[in-house]
Amino acid sequence: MAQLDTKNRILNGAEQLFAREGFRNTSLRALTRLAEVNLAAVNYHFGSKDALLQAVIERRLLPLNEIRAKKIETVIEQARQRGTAPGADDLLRAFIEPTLEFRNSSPGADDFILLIGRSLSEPDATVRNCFLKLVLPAVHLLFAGLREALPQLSSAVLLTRLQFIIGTMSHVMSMGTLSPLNDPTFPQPLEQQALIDQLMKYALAGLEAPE
Amino acid sequence: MAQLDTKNRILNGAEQLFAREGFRNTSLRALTRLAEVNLAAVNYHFGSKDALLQAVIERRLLPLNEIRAKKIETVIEQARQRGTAPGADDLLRAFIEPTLEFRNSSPGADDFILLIGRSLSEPDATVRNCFLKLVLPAVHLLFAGLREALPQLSSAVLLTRLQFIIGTMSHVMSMGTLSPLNDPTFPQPLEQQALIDQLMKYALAGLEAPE
DNA sequence: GTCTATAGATTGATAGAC
DNA sequence: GTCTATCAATCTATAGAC
Repeated sequence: MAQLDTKNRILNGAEQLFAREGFRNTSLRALTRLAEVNLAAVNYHFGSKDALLQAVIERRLLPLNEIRAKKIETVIEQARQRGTAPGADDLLRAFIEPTLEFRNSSPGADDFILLIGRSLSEPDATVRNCFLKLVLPAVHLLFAGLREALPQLSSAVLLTRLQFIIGTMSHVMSMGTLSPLNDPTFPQPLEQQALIDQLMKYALAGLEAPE
Repeated sequence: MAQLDTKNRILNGAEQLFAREGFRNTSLRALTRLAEVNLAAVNYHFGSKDALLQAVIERRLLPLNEIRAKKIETVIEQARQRGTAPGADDLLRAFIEPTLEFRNSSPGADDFILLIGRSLSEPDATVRNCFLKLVLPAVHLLFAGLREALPQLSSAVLLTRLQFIIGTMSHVMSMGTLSPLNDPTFPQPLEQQALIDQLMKYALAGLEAPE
């Protein structure tokens, strides 16, 4: 029991520091101090700092992928039963909404969203690949659904637009609801649900623009 | 003359390594080895690693900002002479096109675009602020122009959408023309000009979507 | 301006006592 | 499982010869 406590305290501390300070910029000393565990505990429980990163990402991303996959598959399945193509808006929402709402799902989830929002533009290949490997299947599924929803778009253009959407999402995730342009002359940023609504409108309009 | 050569060799090497490996993950040893200068030369010519980063960013970003500012101001000025509001598409193009075309403007510029594409989601505040400080005036100018172009949008929504666009741009810049989803089952990514055209269409549609 | 040599601090990982 | 102590490798920065 003390074992599980230690493991989880390390995972929680790592999630926070990896997200806020970066993976390479987080020392095991700073981490074990925050988690209030012994320095040697990280290597005892996880083997290495790299393996710890993988555990941090998997702990949250595997469940999130389950949720997204189930929602997307439901949209596709229901369309199939109606004998129509799935709606691009329903597909997009099935991918975007659970991701951004995940931020408020439990303590520390906001740090996790920050971490994966930063992962795609991470220079360190260890971090980037660890995240990409786990997220690709979900993107494949979404791409396949959108292919049916928007048959008028060429595959190359659809993929490009999906990339744009992923870029927008990454940015929103790595910025929180905060403005990166934190300047008093700018208006206040939107809060969570309004932000999701705006992102949906924005992404859908861009996705459905004539080619 | 040997002095200028050393300074520029350091700047070029730093640009490449900071972009590809990350700022904190680039050691002065690796940098001076690549640039074929002495280890002590960095501190002699720039004072510190942080100051070198600032020099790397300023060298390219100040000229790029000049170009963007001039283009945006021209769009606004011409609209004023016509007695109409500036077009959102012209304003967007004045900001997006020079930025992405900058990649092919000179050797090493592709690394610079990668570097600033990654800057916004950089966990290290030194890097992020160094970039933000220089890019904010250009964003302010664009925002002011769009405010006139799209008076039907509230300030908060317009700012949010502008953030989305910046997120999309960051993503495109940090991915190059390559697919982050580099998987043989995906179609080939678009090349440069087609990518810019698609980004323009996508961003404009999202920006002009009904609120 | 360029170099060698090194100070001084920090890192990930581990050996071995308990 | 947890701890202390420490290794070996890294880092930025600088002093001082040339």
